[in-house]
Amino acid sequence: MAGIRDVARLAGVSQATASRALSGKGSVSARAREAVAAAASELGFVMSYHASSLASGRSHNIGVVLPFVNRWYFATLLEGANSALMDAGYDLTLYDFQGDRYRESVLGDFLLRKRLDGVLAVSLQLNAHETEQILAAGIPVVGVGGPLPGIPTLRIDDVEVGRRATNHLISLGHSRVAHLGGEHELGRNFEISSGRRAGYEEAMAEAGLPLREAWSLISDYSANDAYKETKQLLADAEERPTAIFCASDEMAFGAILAARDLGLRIPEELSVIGVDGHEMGEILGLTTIDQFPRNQGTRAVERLLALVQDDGGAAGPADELMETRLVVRSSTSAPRIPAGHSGS
Amino acid sequence: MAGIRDVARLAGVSQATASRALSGKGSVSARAREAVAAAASELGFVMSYHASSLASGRSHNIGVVLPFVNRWYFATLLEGANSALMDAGYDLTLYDFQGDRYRESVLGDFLLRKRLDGVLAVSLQLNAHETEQILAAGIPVVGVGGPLPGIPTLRIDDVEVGRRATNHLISLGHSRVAHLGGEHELGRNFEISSGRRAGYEEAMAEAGLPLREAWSLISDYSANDAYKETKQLLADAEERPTAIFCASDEMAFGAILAARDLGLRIPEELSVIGVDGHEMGEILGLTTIDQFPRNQGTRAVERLLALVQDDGGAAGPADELMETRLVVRSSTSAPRIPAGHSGS
DNA sequence: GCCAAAAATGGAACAGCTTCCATCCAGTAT
DNA sequence: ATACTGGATGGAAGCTGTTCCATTTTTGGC
Repeated sequence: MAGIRDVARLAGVSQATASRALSGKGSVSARAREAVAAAASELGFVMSYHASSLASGRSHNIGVVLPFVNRWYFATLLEGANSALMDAGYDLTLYDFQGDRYRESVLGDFLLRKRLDGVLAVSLQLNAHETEQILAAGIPVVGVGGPLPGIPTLRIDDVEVGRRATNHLISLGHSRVAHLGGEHELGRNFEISSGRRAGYEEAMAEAGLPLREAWSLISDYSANDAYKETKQLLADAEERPTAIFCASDEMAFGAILAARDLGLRIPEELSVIGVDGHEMGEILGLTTIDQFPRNQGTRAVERLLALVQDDGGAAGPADELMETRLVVRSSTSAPRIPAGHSGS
Repeated sequence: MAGIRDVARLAGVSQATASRALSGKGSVSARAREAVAAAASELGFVMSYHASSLASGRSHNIGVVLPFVNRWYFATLLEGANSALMDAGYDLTLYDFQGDRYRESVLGDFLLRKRLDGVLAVSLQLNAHETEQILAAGIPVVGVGGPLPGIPTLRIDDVEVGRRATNHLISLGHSRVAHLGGEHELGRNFEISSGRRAGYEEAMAEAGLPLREAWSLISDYSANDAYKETKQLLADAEERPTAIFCASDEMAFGAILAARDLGLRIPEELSVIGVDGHEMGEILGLTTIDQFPRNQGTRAVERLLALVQDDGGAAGPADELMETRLVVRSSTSAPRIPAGHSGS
């Protein structure tokens, strides 16, 4: 295996110059640069990543920490982050908590091995100790879906999302609106679930509409669980809501399928709105609030790389709000309870 | 930052002994081991990953290469791989081709930077040059969904899967069976698509059933594309098949939704079978051939780590077949064309 | 107790690149 | 011409562990 020494020798320059020529840092004459490039390609030289990292202190490697890689939102955000990192020539080291299964080992062991230039923490709720631990490692961190105290964070306004979704339903004439939200459990993406729920409750209150205990459901964000919850919710025709706001598109899929299986027509007998912007929403006609997760991933990487490269310089806003957009499709409409059903 | 030298000094041993004590390799007395451990924890010592990798040549880092992170099969397999790697104390570096967008940079640049102990290549079709390039890098590779020439591979018997799915439909009494498969494009997971299609064709031929050009569809494996294809397929009532075998569950979802939107009842008017084992299949009642992707991920890592740790020792079978299972739900039944429709 | 074998230990040579610092040199201002 | 400036270059000291090899200490069998 050819080393940079060999390249330098073949190019007739010093090792120092060869290093500068290859990295592009420092000043090198055009002649030397070309000689080095020629020598490197002739020898098939590939720089040792480890040696380079050890000497320079930079690894060109970013860690991405997320709770699930197998949910649409996270996978799509990851894709965006991957793009941005590839384009910048960085490697992406993936840490998938898988719920909470690897939470401890990631936070306790993996992240601290000082091999990363930065960390992207997605939907991560850290306690004080964990935050301290990470910050103590001294590497830049950017969060998505926080806020994480002391860490610059990218997020959408979840309360606003909840309001907007709910208001969409209310403005169509619905008064019996249910909400299917995510888990409350702390340590998870608590803020997100509770934010959307708060927006729902605010919108209902503002419109003077009643909140019913039975219309406020909790699921694990999966379509299957949402299906079960929705089926229960809709079982009693008398107590049935005319619309349901789901905190994610995958949950909305479950809700739609549950309604169909009960023989309810959408949107005539039940309007459904989700959050995310899942592609499959197109073929289900799902009205949703698109949050452009891919975009969140690339933007988060931009922010993070700025921190990494500016070496702790100015950070931009501590809390950056990302755009969302209401996409109206055919799963929402004014309530049109068919004849034969009794209203409220 | 404390280095191993500091630890050694505090523990009153040589650097060499400290290293052995910390890594567990080589023989160290219990006394020394404890002294080193105590010193390390007192100093809050964290080993430098880069220095360690440079000196030892091992990075405890595995690269996972896949064409999409945002499709259920790949995300689930990745989750399995992640588990196995976490448990073994390895990092996972993710390379997502995103179709073919990053194919070249991954294969040409990223993989060759000799920073990985091994590579897991999922659904990767390599040409001769690429294979050579990767093998030349000298790091162990295990493939999933090959076969990749010269590389140990884990896969399911796609031809058999195609036959089994098709025979399930035939045995229910269907004779008008369509197939919705994946792309043919080379460089992609060509073998998989063509294997399942071959199985379909074989089964049809064995049963003496006709293959129709119009019943052999191609999509990009996504639900949305499958939806469109299926809608076209089913448009003409006269030429309509009574059953459709989809090469993935996500495609099957699209097919089911398309059929529903056309007012066709499932399974009475159209039976649908998929491949994968997607959880959402439960609420759609999808009959499928489960291929346990999570399990494929963990098994592939096992194989790879064996190669990595045995340092090129015995490899196990070059081509390992993974298990699949037919899961019958409510999307398939005997054809029961309702009155008013004309048969064949 | 004695000797061979095994275990434990330390010194020092790496692993392969980056970068500080001093030096050299060509171009420019005076 | 002379002094000055800044680019280009090379020498060598890191960066931080790992591991070979030789040496010393233990251990176990008789």
